[in-house]
Amino acid sequence: MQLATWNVNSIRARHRHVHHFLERREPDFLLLQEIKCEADAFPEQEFKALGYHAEVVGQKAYNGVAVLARHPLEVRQRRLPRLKEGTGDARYLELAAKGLVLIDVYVPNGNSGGEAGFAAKLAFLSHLAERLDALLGEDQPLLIGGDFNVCPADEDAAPGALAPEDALVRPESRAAFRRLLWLGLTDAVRALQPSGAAYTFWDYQGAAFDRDVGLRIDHVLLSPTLAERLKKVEICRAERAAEQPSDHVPVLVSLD
DNA sequence: ATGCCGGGTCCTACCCGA
Repeated sequence: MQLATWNVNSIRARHRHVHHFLERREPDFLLLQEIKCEADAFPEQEFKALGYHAEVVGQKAYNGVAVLARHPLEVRQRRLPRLKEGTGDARYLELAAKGLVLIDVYVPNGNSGGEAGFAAKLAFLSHLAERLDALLGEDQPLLIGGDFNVCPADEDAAPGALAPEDALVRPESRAAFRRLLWLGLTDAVRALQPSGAAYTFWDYQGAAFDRDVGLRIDHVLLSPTLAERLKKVEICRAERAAEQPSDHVPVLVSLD
């Protein structure tokens, strides 16, 4: 079984990239973030023609997540439980499929809106931890993938890519991410590549990709039984070299 | 240290991303 996560930075700008990725890699599931449209503008028919169902949580202009699947999907949650009203952006989709719980997440960046914006990011991560703790308590196979907007360790940000006070590398952000791992989740990339650069994002500016000034912020986390089934992880860097690429690339995991 | 890119929308100057 293959599952991938990809922040596409607008599905309308990137539908052809997604189309080609599905044709080439044929993942069972593809978790998309930053589709940047409302659900009715999502190009569902294009992907249906390739054999993929879609579940979409959209909003106008910003954010938005969607899951494409070759298998039937059952929606469990369209927003993160316990999040305060007014912070209910389209950032969370929880599904059941093939005996798994699948979660697609787009964590707030936390750099805009001053300290209140940063606090909202931490609140989101805290509610996410509570939700994952409850699901892990049910002892179901669980995978969460998405753009977590956290570089977990120093080696996950290229030297000079970010200021020390950036919301992606602040100690509080890293602590919130570690808390997810301490629930019993496995970071799929680090399970198979314990150290070294494994970037998933390169800024559009300053020739960041050419200079390999990247960040590792897109993650796939696995519950214990799924971690035992982990066979392969591929960060699809070639996607960043495409014409009009997203600034993020897919992270593709293979499970027995 | 960002707003040099590149999406978006109140259609065009400005917001947002990481």
